[in-house]
Amino acid sequence: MSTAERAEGAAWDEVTPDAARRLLVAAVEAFAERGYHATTTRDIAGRAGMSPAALYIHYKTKEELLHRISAIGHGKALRILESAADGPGTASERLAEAVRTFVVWHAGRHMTARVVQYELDALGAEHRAEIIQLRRKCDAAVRRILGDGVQSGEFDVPDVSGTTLAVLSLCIDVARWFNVAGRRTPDEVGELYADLVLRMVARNQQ
Amino acid sequence: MSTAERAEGAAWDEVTPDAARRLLVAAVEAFAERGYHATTTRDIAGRAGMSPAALYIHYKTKEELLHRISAIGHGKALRILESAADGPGTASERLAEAVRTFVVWHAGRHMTARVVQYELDALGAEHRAEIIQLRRKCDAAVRRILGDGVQSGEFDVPDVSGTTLAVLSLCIDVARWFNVAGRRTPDEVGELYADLVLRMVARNQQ
DNA sequence: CCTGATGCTGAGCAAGCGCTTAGGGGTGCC
DNA sequence: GGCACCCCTAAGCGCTTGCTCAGCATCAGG
Repeated sequence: MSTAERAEGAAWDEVTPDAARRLLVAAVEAFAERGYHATTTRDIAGRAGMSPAALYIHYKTKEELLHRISAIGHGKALRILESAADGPGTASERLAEAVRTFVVWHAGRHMTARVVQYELDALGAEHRAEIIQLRRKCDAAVRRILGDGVQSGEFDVPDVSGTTLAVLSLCIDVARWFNVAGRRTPDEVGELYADLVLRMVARNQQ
Repeated sequence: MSTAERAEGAAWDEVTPDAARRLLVAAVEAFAERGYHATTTRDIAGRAGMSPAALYIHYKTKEELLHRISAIGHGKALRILESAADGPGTASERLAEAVRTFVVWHAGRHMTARVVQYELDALGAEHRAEIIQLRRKCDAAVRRILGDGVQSGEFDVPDVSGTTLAVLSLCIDVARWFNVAGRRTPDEVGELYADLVLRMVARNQQ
């Protein structure tokens, strides 16, 4: 079991039974490395130490595997953003917390995040529609913080919805470039990004 | 011919002969919509109005098509960033120009940009290494502007390389979310992003 | 010892993949 | 007209894909 597998696999203990979880963890790894369409069901089963047929005992199709990963992953991402948005503190504090924890998740669980954020198009129509609902809620959480900050006078944001888009986009893209072998830890990237985002919305003092 | 095809196809007139260009434009469209691995050579040829075999008269493999797209696209992106970085004006003006034009390209040519930025892993090892060299030069161009601004005292950037990464990441991710049917034009997104980036690096006046 | 449920495998099917090859048909030059 | 040249197609090859299915091992309850 690789380091990445150990670090990211621990998060899936809500998936039972054990064989189903092992398959799901293997799928996350494979989808993240090669992409959904370039991954074969034989590859997933092989990584989980099973025969190709074993996959179909626990999941109806390869697409159902992706959907399960995407739904659980988006659920976690949404919980991170909402608990920051609806938590205590000033708008600045809540925005910094939201960006920090969201970025730490995208960097620390960058395999999961890569699948969650970049393989949406591979989902079937109904599953995709369901996931897009979750995305809208993520957007709403960030927008709420920005709106609060504008109202309280902490922030100067001429275009709230555009800036919401930019903040989320900035955080999400961490999953694409983050490299475990790189110089930065997830916490360091989180700190850097929280600072950059606060600067983006801060009232201009000059 | 779709609107997108007309808008983006016009940029490939350096590719000759005509049949090779039509195939390449069709490939850009297909790769952008479905991804490299989910696109079949039959689909590309079909979009170009040719039989599946016609593709192999102009390109050795499907991967060579991707490489041609990626190389030309990265070349354009690099030229955009370098002409802003090495152009006239203060660091602030050059940074704003770089972000504005880079973002306008990613939004206006978002199909091309999506392939260029998100299908790197589908390239063969040598081709990928060649493209990564171009990426490093993009990174260097932005870093140069930030470095100049810090030296001249225009900018306050504690982590130049981290901020370089963030600025490029922000711009690149436009290709993922930009929607032609959306409310914003490429120019509007470019203006918004140039403003946000200037705020990120501006000296703190409080 | 039998029975039924559960979890898995070996073998393989139909379909679709990237790519090849033999040959046809138009165009320009002599 | 004759010929070479360039594009392109129809057909299909060898292989891999997602997925299926009959059957085997294990174990609990009687």
